[in-house]
Amino acid sequence: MEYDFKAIETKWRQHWQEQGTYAVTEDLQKDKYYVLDMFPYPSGAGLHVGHPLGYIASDVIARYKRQQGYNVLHPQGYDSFGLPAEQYAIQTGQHPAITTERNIARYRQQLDLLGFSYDWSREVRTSSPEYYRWTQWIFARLFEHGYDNGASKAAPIADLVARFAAQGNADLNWSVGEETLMAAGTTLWGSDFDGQFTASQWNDLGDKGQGEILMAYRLAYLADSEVNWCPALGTVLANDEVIGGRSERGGHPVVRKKMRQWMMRITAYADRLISGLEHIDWSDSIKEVQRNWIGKSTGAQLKFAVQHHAGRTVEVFSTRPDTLYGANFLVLAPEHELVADITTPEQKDAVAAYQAETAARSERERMAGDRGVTGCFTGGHALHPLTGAPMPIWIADYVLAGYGTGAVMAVPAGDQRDWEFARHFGLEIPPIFEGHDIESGACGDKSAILCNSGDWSGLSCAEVLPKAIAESTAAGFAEPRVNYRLRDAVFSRQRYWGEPFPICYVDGIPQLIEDEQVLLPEVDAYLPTEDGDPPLARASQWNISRGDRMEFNTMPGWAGSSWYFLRYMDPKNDTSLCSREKSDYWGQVDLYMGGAEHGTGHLLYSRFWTKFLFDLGIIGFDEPFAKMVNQGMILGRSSFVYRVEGTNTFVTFERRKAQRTQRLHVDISMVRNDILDTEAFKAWRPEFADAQFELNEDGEYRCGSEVEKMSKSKYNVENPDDLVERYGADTLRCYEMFLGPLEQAKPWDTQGISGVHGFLRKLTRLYLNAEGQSVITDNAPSPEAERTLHKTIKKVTEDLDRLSWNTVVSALMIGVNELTEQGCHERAVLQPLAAILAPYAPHLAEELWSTAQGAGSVVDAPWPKWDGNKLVESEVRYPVQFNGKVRFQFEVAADLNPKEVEAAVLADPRTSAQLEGREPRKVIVVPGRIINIVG
RNA sequence: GCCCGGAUGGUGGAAUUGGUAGACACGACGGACUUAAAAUCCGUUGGCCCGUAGGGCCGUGCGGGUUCAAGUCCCGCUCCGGGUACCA
Repeated sequence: MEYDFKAIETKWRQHWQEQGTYAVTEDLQKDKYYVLDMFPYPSGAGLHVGHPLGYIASDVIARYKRQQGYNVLHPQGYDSFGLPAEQYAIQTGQHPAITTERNIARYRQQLDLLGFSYDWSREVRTSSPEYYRWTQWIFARLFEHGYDNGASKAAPIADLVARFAAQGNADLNWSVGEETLMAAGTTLWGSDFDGQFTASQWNDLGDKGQGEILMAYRLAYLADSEVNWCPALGTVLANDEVIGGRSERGGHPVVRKKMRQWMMRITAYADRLISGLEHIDWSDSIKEVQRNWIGKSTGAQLKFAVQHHAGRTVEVFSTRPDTLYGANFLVLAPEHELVADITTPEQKDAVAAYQAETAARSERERMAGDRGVTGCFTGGHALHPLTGAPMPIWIADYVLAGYGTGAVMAVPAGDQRDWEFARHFGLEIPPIFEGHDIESGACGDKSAILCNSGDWSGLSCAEVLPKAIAESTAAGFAEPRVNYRLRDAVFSRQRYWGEPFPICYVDGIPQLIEDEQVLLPEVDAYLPTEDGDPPLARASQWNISRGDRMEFNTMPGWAGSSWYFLRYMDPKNDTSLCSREKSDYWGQVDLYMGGAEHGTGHLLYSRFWTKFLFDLGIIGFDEPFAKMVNQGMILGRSSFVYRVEGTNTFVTFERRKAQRTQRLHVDISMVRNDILDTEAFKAWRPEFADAQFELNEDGEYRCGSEVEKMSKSKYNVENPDDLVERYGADTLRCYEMFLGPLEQAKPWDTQGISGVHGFLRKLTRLYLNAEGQSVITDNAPSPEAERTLHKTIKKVTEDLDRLSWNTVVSALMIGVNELTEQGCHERAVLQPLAAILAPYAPHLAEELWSTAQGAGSVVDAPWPKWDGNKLVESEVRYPVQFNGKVRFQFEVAADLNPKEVEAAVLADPRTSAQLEGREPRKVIVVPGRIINIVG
């Protein structure tokens, strides 16, 4: 056998492992290149063919860069804290660490089969204490820092303490949790607290009071907030873990609930998270997702005095204060705190009924929204700040409590929702746009000219907007405001299998524990206590137990994954998370490969933590991933059988419509070229043991098929292990790349793999005969073979540089086809050929490299350079077009200039035959490409 | 609704700055080898038309446009996939 892939792959895998081929160290003499895969959560199901797609693509680049002389960091690890292992633990009592360990072993086994160039000595696991020690450390720094908006960076809480002692919080420009501050302030100093406190007020507080005030400034803080509570999972979830009112994992219902939780003040970084997108090379769609998620909008916060309630105001946020003259009512969120105070006795019952109705409608229903217009008048009025006109105050559920101030000024002429609301309740719609028909709907056009708007009449909205903000601010009822949709992230999970917080409570105030690591304690069950405390409350034996009690929550899944790319640089360091020296050398990830589904979670949080660590000077860059590529999903091809209803008879695809049939998924392992192995099907499940079949004319049972998501339940999962067994890892690697553009979703079709396998075999025959002996010669290669080689090197190099993985395989196939035809067996061609094959088929390339007596390992074989001179041909063949249609091919010496080519082609008899006596009006010669004769 | 992708043979796809559309594979069909099958090898393979060589017409979701030349650029649609939403 000339291509014994099993022997070859086993041999070289072992060789690489013994030689430590893939271990890398910092080498200041060389330029670095950092290629990273999003590390996997090791699930119990193992890998299917979709998972390695990105790993193969990044491995190709890692190997290519290494051959180009870069010092390549290409690590892998495991995001090993997470819910599935814990759910399994709840069901079976098996410790999640054991399940996780087993799953990791299985992953590793599967990954090893594929010949990746990972430096496994740098492996990290987020669940190992040596790793999460540093996750805890970062949390502690976030707890000890706040955000100084003036300096646009994180700053120590200790600085704040000194400042408060000296001058209170006057003129402080730090990010602050206003609700937390107001709640603490009013408790400590009474209900007239306005957000400002003096040095003496501060100094009179005890530790407890000061601790409560400081919570409003910390980047990691405790707060009572509305959170997404998922009863089925028994935990809170971050916004990005909730999709359409249900949990991302498991699809369980999620409700809003007020709870005291650890939070992350990611909102402090909102602006930098947006502006940072400009400097990173990510897909536009992911950047857009992040921009939308952060949702920056610029405008003004306006105060409306409430009629008959002296001193009380409603604050609204508006991006369009230029339309202020068109505002004729206010709408508050039903939960707005002012509602109770302003509702008149006559409206009390109606308002209470509406609030109850809104609360009863779950979050999900509100989102799914058959969005009928609903609302209720409170009976109260605000006063228009410019005209003094009374404006009725309504409540309605289209105003969200969580966004802005939870209140809007309604401008029915300028906002479609306000317009619909006004229409529905018969409210007036004051016209403020010249020439706009108010019956047709609202006008959102910023170039519209205002009318009925005092001094602003006659000007365009765009012109008035800055004026409106400035004048309203000067008049004292407004101030410029930038608002974000982004909310602070909940950082607590009421679960067991996560990082324990390095926190204990003394007198209800959280204290950091840093002199010794807090380890995840053992518990007797992975369930909440009878009192509803999280599982950690069951722990009787903590390695450290201090204060009144320990923190019972654990950190969310994204904690460990927010900084793991740094740990790979210095995985064993036990004095810091990563030495500055090493992070300065390896720097940003140059190529990050992973799914696009993490756009609002992992990819945002890791950017946030990176910026924080940058602020602290721990690292020297503030974006983690300089370039990212998102691989598309691989879809499965499902097969179906058709059972006649109420029987155990199965009809072949062609005859399925003759009777009433039921379509059932059938395991694709029993189907080949759509033909079912009926015996295997009978043996599949007991209920099919006595199945009858109605076959087609060829006496076969043909299955139906459909392309859909690859999943166990659809029996369409293709397992990489089986394919490696049948064709070898090199074939699988090439084939996954050959399927099509990496970013696109594409169906998996195993039938095509034989073509790629055949290519590798054909390639092998250039080097070895049927007996496995070398047929390589030291003769000088033919000019044709050299041209083929250099053409292929050029194409492969250029395609890899533009990350066009799929076309590289085609280019190699073309090269091998040509060399086979040419009967090429020369070392001078076959050595470089093995070198450019190496990123795709490393095992075979290593074997052939050694056959061709290449020096050392092909892994370090210098990347060949193409020689332009070898590509030059003496003749050029031009397609000749007449009026845009190709009529014949024209061979001409390559060194002619366009004028000479034109003269030559016009002299050709075929030209006069085409022209039939007409004079050519114009002749276009594109050198080396095409000739077009118009006439 | 909004945002982002996409649509090319029976299938996956190629065509990088506008320059021979369908490379490279799969599948299908025909042939060689074989008692037979598998494997392997060779040939044909976008559609239509005349045909002996060879040649003609049509063709990249649809309708327009720009250009000597359009899968590629512009305008207007259709369909499919993904994301997202009372965000003021």
